[in-house]
Amino acid sequence: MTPVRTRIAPSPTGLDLHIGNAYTALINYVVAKKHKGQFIIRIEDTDRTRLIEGSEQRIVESLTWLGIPHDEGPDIGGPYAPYRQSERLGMYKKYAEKLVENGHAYYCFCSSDRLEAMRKKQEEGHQPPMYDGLCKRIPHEEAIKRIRAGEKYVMRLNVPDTGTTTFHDLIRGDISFENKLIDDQVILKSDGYPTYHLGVVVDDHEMKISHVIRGEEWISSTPKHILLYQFFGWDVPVYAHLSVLRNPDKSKLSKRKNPVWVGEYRKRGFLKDAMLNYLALMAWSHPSGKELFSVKEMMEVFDLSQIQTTAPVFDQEKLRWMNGEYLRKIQNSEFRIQIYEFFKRKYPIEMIEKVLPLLTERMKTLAEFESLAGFFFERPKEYERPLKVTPLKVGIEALTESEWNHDAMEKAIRDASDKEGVQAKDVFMELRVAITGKTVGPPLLESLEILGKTETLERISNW
RNA sequence: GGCGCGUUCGUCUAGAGGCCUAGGACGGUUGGUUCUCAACCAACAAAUCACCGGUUCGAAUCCGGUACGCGCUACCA
Repeated sequence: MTPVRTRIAPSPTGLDLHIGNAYTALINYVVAKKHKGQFIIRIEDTDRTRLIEGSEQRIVESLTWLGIPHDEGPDIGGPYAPYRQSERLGMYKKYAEKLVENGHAYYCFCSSDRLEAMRKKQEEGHQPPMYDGLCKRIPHEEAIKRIRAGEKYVMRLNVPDTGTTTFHDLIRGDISFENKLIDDQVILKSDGYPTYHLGVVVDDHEMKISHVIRGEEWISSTPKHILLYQFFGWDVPVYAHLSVLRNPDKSKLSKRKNPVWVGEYRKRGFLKDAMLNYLALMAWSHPSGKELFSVKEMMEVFDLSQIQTTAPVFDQEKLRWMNGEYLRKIQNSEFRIQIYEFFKRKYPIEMIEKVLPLLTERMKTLAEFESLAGFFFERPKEYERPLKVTPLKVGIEALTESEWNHDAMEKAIRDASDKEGVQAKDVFMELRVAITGKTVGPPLLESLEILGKTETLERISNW
C-alpha cells in the first residue's frame, strides 16, 4: 500500500492562518496520522501581487500553536524541498514545456486588453466567458520566434473540446464535467510563475501526495487538474472536497462578518484544544455521539467518507461553551500559568492562584478573567450602578465587627440584617457593588477572605 | 447567464427503506439550588426531514423534477 501523505497548501496572502485553513489542516493531519503517514505544509506563493509580509511565518506559527505538527514544510525542510513554490519555478516551466511538446498546452500572446474585450463581448452575447483559442492556431515555430524576440507570453492548457472529465470524490462520489465547458486555463503566467492549477498538480505529484483534501471551492477546477495528470501520465491522487465553513448568513466565512484568523481566537482567550474539538464537529460527528473529545480520540474513529456534505455555519456561541468546558477540565496549576501568560504577566501568579478556584466555572475564555477578577488587583474606578446606602451601612458595620472568615462574616451580616430589618441579599449585593464595582462576580465572602479585612474596609470606609 | 455542489429543530448534527408519534448537543424558556453571576439538576418549546411527483406493503432514507442557498466562472488561490 502506498503511504498516506497529505498536505495543506496555504497562500501567504492573509494576516494569519484562516480558520478554514485550520479546519482543512486538522482533517489532513488526522487522515495522515491515522494511517501513520506524513502531513506536509507547502506554501503556494505564486501570486506575487497579493503576498503579505510575515504571513507564512504566522501561518506556521498558528498551526504549531494549534498542535498540528507537520513532518515537512518550508521551515523544517524535508525530502522534497523546497516547500515554497516560488523556489520551485524551474520545475513548473520544464513541465509546462513538456506539455507544449505533446500538444497539451500552447503559448498565448494575447494582451489583457484583448482578453477583457473578448469576455465583454461573450457576456453580451450570453456566451460562457472562455478563451477563444486564438493563439492555439499559431504555429509552434512562429511562437518560438516571437518568444525569442522577447514578446511576453503565457502558457495555456489545451483542453479537448469533446468528451467529459470525471473524478471520484471520497465525500461526494463521482463528479463529471463536459470538456467543452472547461476553459483553456493559463498554467504559466508571463512572470514565469505557475498558476495554482499547474503548481498543485506538479507539486502534489513530486511530493507524492496521496490524498488531496481541500475546500469545496476547488471542485470546479478539479477537472483541469485531472486533465493535467492525464497529460503527464501520472496517477491521480484520492480527492476529498470538504465543505466550506460559513458565516451565520450562509456566505463563505469571511473576515467582514466573523473573526477568521486563528491568532484572533487565541487573543480572545480560546484554548487550542477547544478550537480543534469544535472544528472537528464541523460536518462530522463522533460515532459515539460524544461532543467532547481530543484529536487523538478523533483519529481512532475518523473516516473521511463519513463527512457531511452540507456546509456548516461556524457558531461562536457553541465554541464559547466548548471553551468553557475545556477551561474547567484543565488542572489549576496549568490554568494559572495560562492566565499568567495570557495577560503577559500583568498579574502576580500567587494572587491568580488564590483567586482562580472562584472563577473556573464562571469563565468561558481566558480573557474573561480580567472582567471577573480585576477587582482583586485594583480598586473599582466606577460603580455599575448607584448604591443603596441603608443596606450597605448594615453590611459595613457587620464586617467591621466581624472576624475575617467566611462563616463569621456570613453570620454577622445575616444577624445584622435581621436586627435592622433589611434583606440579607440586599446587604450582600450592596457590599458587592461597593467593593467590586459590579453586580456580578465570584462569591462575595470567599472573595473578601482573599482580599483581606484591611483592604475591604478601606474600599467601603467612605460610605 | 453557464457549470458544479448542497438542502433534517435558530445553529452543529444522529439517521444508510420498517427500531422515527425524528434522537443528541449549543442556544432559548421555566423551575430547583443560591449573597449576584456562573456551574449543577429537572423540565419545556423548537424540524409537516425544502417542495412536488414517482418506486415500494412501507421513504427523512431510493429515483426524477422544481425552488432556494452556496461555490466556481482571472496571467487569485
